[in-house]
Amino acid sequence: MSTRGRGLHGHVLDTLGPAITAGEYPPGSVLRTDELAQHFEVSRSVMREAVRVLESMHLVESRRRVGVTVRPKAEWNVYDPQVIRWRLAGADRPHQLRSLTVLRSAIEPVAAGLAAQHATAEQCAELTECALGMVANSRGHRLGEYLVHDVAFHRVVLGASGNEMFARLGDVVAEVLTGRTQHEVMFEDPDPAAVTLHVQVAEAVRARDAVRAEELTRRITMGALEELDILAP
Amino acid sequence: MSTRGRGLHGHVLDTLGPAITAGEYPPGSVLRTDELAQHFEVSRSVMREAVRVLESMHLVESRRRVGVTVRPKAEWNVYDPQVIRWRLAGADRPHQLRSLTVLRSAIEPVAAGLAAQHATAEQCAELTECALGMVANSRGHRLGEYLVHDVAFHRVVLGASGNEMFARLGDVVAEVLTGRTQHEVMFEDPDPAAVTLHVQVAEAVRARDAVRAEELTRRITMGALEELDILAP
DNA sequence: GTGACATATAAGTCTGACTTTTTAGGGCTG
DNA sequence: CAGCCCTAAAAAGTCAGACTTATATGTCAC
Repeated sequence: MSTRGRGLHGHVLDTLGPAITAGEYPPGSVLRTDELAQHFEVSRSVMREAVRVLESMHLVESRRRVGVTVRPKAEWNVYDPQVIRWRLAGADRPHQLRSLTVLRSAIEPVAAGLAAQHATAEQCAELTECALGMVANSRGHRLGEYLVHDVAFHRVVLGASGNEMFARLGDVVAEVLTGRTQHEVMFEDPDPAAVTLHVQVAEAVRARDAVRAEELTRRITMGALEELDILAP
Repeated sequence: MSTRGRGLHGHVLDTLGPAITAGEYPPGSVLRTDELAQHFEVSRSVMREAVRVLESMHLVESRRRVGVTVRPKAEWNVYDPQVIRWRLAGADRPHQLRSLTVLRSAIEPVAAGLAAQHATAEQCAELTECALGMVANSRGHRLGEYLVHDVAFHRVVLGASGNEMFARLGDVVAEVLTGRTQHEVMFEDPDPAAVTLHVQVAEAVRARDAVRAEELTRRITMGALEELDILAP
């Protein structure tokens, strides 16, 4: 999934990207295209394409007579899904997870409010279906199935908001939720209160109750934040 | 500013990027690298680098024996600052402006609340300075100077939130605010109520009153939304 | 110390030849 | 006619080498 066989330059990126985002090359470090090409055993053309991509992510800057310098973290395109994935796979994963969860807590309630106003009948049905799927898998250590419906639920809400900026955060939320289940301690069944809240959000959206949908979703994201505080205080 | 002389491939991007985001090549359109290279009068290497960048933005997909196909709008990396700039410069500028303003209305209040908790003394001072600058230039058609302080104000708030995802939206907010002043009808002096709200936010942050800072900022962004509704209902 | 100038360096560009993957179509067989 | 395989073509992908350009830095004269 992460490594789509998109050629040699993709392979180079899969190694260089994580290395840079992990801080292996501190900001200001200077790399040389030729050396990198040799190290990865690819031609300069391929290496240049990889550098161009890193440059478009604002991870590095390429200047004549100097080389490829690593930019400070504050300038990175941290919304690039690829960058998010690299960072979530790296050392500052906890920090990144917190940033993204705070982002969720700002976005999702507003998105749910908008969804209550703009969701189509089909989207309402999908939402209910997802919520029911969560209920059905909330007991008996069926975490995998539960996760699928949880991710789908939030994706539908973000999509139904009618705002493309919100909709594009579906992947980010998916990464966060998946990460929580796979990497963090998640032995027990999900919090029953959270499951109930999802069902109620689905109801509120169907009932066109924007205020209620927003408030309920706020409780969901607040819960996610508290969960983080417990795991990594 | 937009055209940083970053070589030939940059020039190609400055033409091709806006063309694609403007929908000039509808989703599914197939381009051929060689033809593009001829058209832009650059070598294939340069053209390939440009295509790689567009690919990393999820604007296009390159496949063997097929060509470079334009991806559907829903898959674009709409948070990429470059993509945002291209779209703001294009035909669906109003739609884009609305999406971003809704995004602001979700993010900035939360960011202001966090800023009240985490802002350093220096950031509090900057905030006050910006607010005063806005007051000083709120009358007498000094829109340019007003804008500078307005942009700086929101940038400081987002930065002081301590959340890197929020902080990186500073550029986006700057684009929106700048665009509002430069392109939309903005003959009159800014709304005095808005100016007052900014001053009060600065006070609330300095007083560590998170709830108040959030509520006041919510009013600011609500005002921005209403302003949009008036201009483009 | 300051300025102009020369030099070395690394990115940038171009070209042509070659490889690999994948689609489309033709021809074979049932 | 349907189905299948197999060939051939098309376009991206890769590589190597030569050349250009910008620029940081050191040198020298003043």
